[in-house]
Amino acid sequence: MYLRAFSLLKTEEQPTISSRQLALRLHLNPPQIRKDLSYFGAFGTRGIGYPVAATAERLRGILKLDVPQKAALVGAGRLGNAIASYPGFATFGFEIAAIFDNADSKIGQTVGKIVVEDTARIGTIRNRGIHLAILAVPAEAAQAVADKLVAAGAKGILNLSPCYLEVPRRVKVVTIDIAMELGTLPYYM
Amino acid sequence: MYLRAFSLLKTEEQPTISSRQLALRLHLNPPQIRKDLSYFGAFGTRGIGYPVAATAERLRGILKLDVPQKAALVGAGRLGNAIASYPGFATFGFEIAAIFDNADSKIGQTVGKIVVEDTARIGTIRNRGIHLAILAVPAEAAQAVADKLVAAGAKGILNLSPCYLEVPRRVKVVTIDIAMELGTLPYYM
DNA sequence: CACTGTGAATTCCTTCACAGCG
DNA sequence: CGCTGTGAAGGAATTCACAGTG
Repeated sequence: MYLRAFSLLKTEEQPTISSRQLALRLHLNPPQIRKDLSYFGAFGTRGIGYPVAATAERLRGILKLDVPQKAALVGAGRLGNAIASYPGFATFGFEIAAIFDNADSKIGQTVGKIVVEDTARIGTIRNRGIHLAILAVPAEAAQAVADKLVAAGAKGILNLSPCYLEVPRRVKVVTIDIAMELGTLPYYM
Repeated sequence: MYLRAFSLLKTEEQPTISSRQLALRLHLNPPQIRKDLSYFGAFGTRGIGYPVAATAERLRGILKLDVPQKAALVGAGRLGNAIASYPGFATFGFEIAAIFDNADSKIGQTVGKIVVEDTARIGTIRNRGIHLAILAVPAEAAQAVADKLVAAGAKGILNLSPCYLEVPRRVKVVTIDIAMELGTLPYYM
């Protein structure tokens, strides 16, 4: 979240920002920001604030986003297509390096500039420097695909289906369920 | 999250579930589940566990999801199309009741069974019983659309663009940034 | 007997207040 | 003088341990 904020500030060409200014934008309070950043060392200059460009770079390094990260996208349906064309990944240094699908009608087609491959070829990601995967397949297929990805050496999976994936401890999974997030809203209304 | 879990268990026709069994599936620990559910009253039967169907219905009531909720989708691009066709909303009782876009090429076209309307018509949601909106527009346009939605009486907004929306306190916003979630993974790898 | 519901203990996170520095 | 960095205080969430119940 902080990396995204500092990246955006960089494009606005603001050289520094104080914890108070940043707190207003992120809807946090200033001590929270100072405490969070201080966990990873001293970022700011007393009397001035945080240098935008330098802080962005340091956060990138901490998050291991300073080297471009390749990700595989599994599922070339409507959601997969939307993700493949999403410009926001660049902010975090991600590149969709491969797209897989199991439908004959999709395999061989191009999405953006990438040729869709058969899911049977997921095993090839190990030798292609891909350790991250985005799962955009129906919930029923998610676990089977996750198993293939784990076997192929994936270390991180972003799961976009509403189900819990069973993976070895060494693999990190983040699940996003859009319907569930929407489901939190009526309670507050 | 609990509602999703209990809804899924219902389709598996399991009549009851204990906090221990549920903890294994959700990767939580049993006291956490008991404490969470107890905040809203007694759900379970001692010696047995939680009745699946009844608990799902009670959670639905608490979350105000027992009456069907209409949502407006703004943005009929690739992401909007993916969302319009996503089957997961039914679990939470949501129905996409209107779709808006500002591109002439999209207006009048149908997505699923819904005719895309001009964003200029967002004001009509007030009289159509729509209080929820899903924002699937580019980040640059998000704030302007949010303003229109708020003016039209929207009470909850699910924002899928990587930006902070300024809205009155009475409006609840949930933001999902897929790229940011992906950005958390390399740190753990 | 198995499991829930819940006060108490613990741990974690947030906020405060101010020393210290550019 | 303004703002960071940080120990200390305060508050919130989690976990424990067990009484209570079908």
